Amino acid sequence: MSKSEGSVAEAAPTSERQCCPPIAQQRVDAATAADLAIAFKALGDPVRLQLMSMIASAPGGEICVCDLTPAFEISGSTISHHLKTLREAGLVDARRRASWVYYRPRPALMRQLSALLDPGA
Amino acid sequence: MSKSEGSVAEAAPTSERQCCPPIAQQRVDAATAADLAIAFKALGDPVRLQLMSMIASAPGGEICVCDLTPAFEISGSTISHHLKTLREAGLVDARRRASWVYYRPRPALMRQLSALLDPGA
DNA sequence: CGTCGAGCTTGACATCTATCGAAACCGTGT
DNA sequence: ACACGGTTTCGATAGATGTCAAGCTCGACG
Repeated sequence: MSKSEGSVAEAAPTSERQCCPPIAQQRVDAATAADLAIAFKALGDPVRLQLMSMIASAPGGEICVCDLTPAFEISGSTISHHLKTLREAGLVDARRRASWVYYRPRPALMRQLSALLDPGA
Repeated sequence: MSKSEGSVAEAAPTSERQCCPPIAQQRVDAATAADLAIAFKALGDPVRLQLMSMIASAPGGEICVCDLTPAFEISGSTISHHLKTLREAGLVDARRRASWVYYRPRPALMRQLSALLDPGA
């Protein structure tokens, strides 16, 4: 299974599901829950949540792995593994430039999750 | 370690952390990430996400466990275990009335998570 | 006071996950 | 062509997690 280019986002879980109303307003069905739980699970690790915040708040909209790795005590391969999880969840996108790989956020899913948790009034 | 009453919310992870700016605007520090990752992890299971949505969208602001359990194929003890996870994450609150236990959402944390993921503009 | 039903807790088990080191991969520069 | 540094993948392992069955607790109601 070779993935040739770096800009492809490994595809969000199933199909791009429509943006759902907040859970405070309407129940999510099982399929949607299974879908979105993948994204929440990806954020459910301290390292990944920090990685996500570093990527999302990166000035210029992107950040190099070489700037992410030294911020943690864990090995580079583990960082890479966490980044893959975020990628597969559809939360970030990776792109190679020269020798370095840059990550950028995917605001669409972030917005969807944010809207989902909005308690409304 | 006995917890005697049902209305206490098992306490949010550490202390009630201040509402943080969106991750798109500022990095979260390790302690905050560890804290909030617990909540995201709690939502990172399809069953729990559905439970959360059923609780958050319950008319009257609360819902009986007896209305939650039959919506799934899994055993009651597993439902109870998932509800405990949501409780310990600070996402829901349980209260016993007569023979039944009712769950209600805790909007504060939901709002915090929602704001955290807001990509802003 | 004894029993019944609704939920919770405990113990056990199979699966998943976070982590590491080693090896492979892929541009760059010599 | 070769070696180098950054990143990912692979294989292995300890620990966490989802699930169930069985036992327990707490009110309600005879």
